[in-house]
Amino acid sequence: MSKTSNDLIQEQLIAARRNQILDAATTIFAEKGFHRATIRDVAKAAGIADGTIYIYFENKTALLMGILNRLNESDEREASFEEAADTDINTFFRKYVRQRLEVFDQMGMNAVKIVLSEVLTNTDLRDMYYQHVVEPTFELALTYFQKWMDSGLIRRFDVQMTMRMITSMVLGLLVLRLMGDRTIEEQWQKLPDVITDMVLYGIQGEQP
Amino acid sequence: MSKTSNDLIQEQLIAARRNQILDAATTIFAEKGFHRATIRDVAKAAGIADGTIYIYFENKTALLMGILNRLNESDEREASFEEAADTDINTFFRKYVRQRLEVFDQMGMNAVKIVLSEVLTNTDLRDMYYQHVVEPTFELALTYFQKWMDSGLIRRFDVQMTMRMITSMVLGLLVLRLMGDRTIEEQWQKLPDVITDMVLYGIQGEQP
Amino acid sequence: MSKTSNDLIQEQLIAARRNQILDAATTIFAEKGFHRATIRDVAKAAGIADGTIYIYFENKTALLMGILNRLNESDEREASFEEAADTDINTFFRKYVRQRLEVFDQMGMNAVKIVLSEVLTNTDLRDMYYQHVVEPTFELALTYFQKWMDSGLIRRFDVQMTMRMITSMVLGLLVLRLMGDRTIEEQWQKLPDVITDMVLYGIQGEQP
Amino acid sequence: MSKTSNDLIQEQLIAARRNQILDAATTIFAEKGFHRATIRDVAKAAGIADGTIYIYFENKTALLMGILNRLNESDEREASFEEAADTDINTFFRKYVRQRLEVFDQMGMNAVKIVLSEVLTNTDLRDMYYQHVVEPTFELALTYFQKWMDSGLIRRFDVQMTMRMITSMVLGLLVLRLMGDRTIEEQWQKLPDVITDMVLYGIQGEQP
DNA sequence: CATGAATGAGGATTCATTCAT
DNA sequence: TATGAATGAATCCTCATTCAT
Repeated sequence: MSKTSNDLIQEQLIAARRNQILDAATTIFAEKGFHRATIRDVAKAAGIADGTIYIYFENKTALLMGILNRLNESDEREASFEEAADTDINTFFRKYVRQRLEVFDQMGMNAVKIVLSEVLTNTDLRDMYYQHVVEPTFELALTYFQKWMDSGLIRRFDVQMTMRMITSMVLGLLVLRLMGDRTIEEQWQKLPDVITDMVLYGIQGEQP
Repeated sequence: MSKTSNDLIQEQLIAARRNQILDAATTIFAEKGFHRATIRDVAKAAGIADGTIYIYFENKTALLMGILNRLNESDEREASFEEAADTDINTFFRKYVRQRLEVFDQMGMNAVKIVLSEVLTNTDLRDMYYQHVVEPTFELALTYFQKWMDSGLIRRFDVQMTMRMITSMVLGLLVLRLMGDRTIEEQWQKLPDVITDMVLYGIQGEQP
Repeated sequence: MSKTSNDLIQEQLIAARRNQILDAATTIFAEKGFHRATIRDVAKAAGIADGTIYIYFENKTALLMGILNRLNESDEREASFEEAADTDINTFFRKYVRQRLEVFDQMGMNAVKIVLSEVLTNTDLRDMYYQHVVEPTFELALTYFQKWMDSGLIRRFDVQMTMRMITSMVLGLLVLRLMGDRTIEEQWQKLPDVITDMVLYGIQGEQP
Repeated sequence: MSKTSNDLIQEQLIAARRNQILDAATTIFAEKGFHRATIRDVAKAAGIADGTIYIYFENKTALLMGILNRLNESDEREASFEEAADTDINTFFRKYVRQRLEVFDQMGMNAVKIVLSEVLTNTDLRDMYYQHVVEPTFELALTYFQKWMDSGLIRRFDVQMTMRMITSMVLGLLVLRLMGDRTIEEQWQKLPDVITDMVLYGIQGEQP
């Protein structure tokens, strides 16, 4: 067997083990909170020994970062609006919101819950998250909004704030769901529609 | 001095001391996060001894609950929309958002940050918060929306979800600001206007 | 009112307050054990404030000593065998045991329980107790035994050990009762008789 | 190496470590008393870290229970009177007392001191001790006494109380020794003889 | 690599004691 | 004297991290 092949297998094994640990950590952290959860809890959930975790992660915080990174990756993997951009705004929004929600659903709300909770009190994580996740999103969105506004498809307004309001709506709904709101959980599938409707026409505007 | 008078002074002293401690706790918890902050940190910030805290609060968690309760109280104090209800929707929204944001400003974002962060991972706190803060808000709002819809001032839609979307927008903007978004912080004063605009007409609708 | 009279009243007030506190301490210490009981527990039981205790006793240990001293005093008050010495041995023993048990009954088993428990692990208290209570008892008893042995009323044996065995029997029965032995508690009144019987004739000897 | 063999070694290691800790605890608790002794004291005496104790014992109280249990075990190991029962009463008593004292000697008076002291103020421990140690002893003794009484070897009396008096004598001598009585300590070896003598014939009866 | 026993720093909490009122 | 709020040293216990096997 060639060295390269061996290395590849090694890498895959390591990646697999890392994922196994992160899966366990995600479950446990979401359940008990990052601080209340112990390494032993995570190890037990992963079916390995305490010490083994430290072979794959430098320390407890590195687990958190690992969870955040996986979140970023799946985020990026989905964030391809290129094809959608050509269609009409209505379709675009529906698609955008659906994609965004799917990321959450896939990763499980759990990862989001953990990161969100820590992001609020951990300065390092906050900056990292904001720069890697929030800002890129805004930058991407900015180009679309500008184009639509220039071509008169939407009326003129403060783009920066509008973008943030729309993002916030999705984010807020997520938080509300994580806080245990049953209604939102049950209507989760309808969000792309109702959000698009709201964003495009408001509560007074006419429905086409 | 009468017993009653003595008791009153006593009560005020106790309340003052409790507030002094909660102020310190709010600052420290917001800075370091609830779990990373120590009782000693809080005591030092309050300028008292560690043990003194335990005269006024049963344990560290009780400090958290104390912060949450003060948030509730100031929330309730402001939550009088009665006068506003008679005016037009546009004015109502502007007023509603302004009041809601003022609460946050007064209490300091700090209290919100702490509670929000813990609410996501602490089941007890979550239930308490949802029942005491979120649900009452929705119930109140429900009556207004129903009235407006019935009188044709706004178009027909899923009230429960719409309410949640609007609340979520405010909540999400708050989270985004707590995550360090400079734009939102700078435009904070304009929120009542831009939110109202968005909620009423959407991004496509006509501005009156 | 004369100074002397005033002083006397003062003294009595102080003594009364000290006793009030010692009564409470005895109850509480017996209930929870010296170490598990807090000064606050004692103060509450005495119906006074924490700080007041420190006006009458230097510290928590002084309460223990106070209890021990009251035990000694009531012990000494009762320890007058003079009249009994002239009667026959049988009557003497019955009387001796009865007196000894009465002390315990009056003081309440509680004081004994507390002192005994602490005496086993507190060196200072141990020495104090042994010198003030145990040794004097043995010295007194020694004279009687010697007299009886010389006059042939009892057979010759190791006086020191015999005295200790008899004392130990009473002490042991007390401990067993404090440990919750129901039989001993119920038969407590009969102890003077059965002990005397046992000590004089053993289990094989003839009863007169 | 087979699993079974591994497990066995593991068990022995754990048992050894537990004993090491209990030995240290016994020494320290006897010296300072259970409450005055700190976990750090015990750890230092055992030559291990504080935290290690908590791997083998749930908490400080569990150490106490561990000491009590070892006492019970060595008690049970010695408590085989079967062979002795066939011989004459005189021999039986000598043997019985000797065995009982040997247990104390082996375990070290220390364990007894600790347990006795706590037994007086700790309700849980008291009940546990009484049921596991005291009652079984009485029940066993009861059968012998009944047999002897029925066969006329000893005179008739209240068996329950007599048993308790004899037990109490041993217990009391133990307490007296723990309280620092030099005489009893020096004559400890003679106890089987003098106690038997006393129990069988009393102080007036004839010696055979 | 995997393990899990051992470590010991760190932190919440208690409570004897003091002292201003 | 009496009070009880305030103090802060003391202590139990937890748990992230290390390392010998």
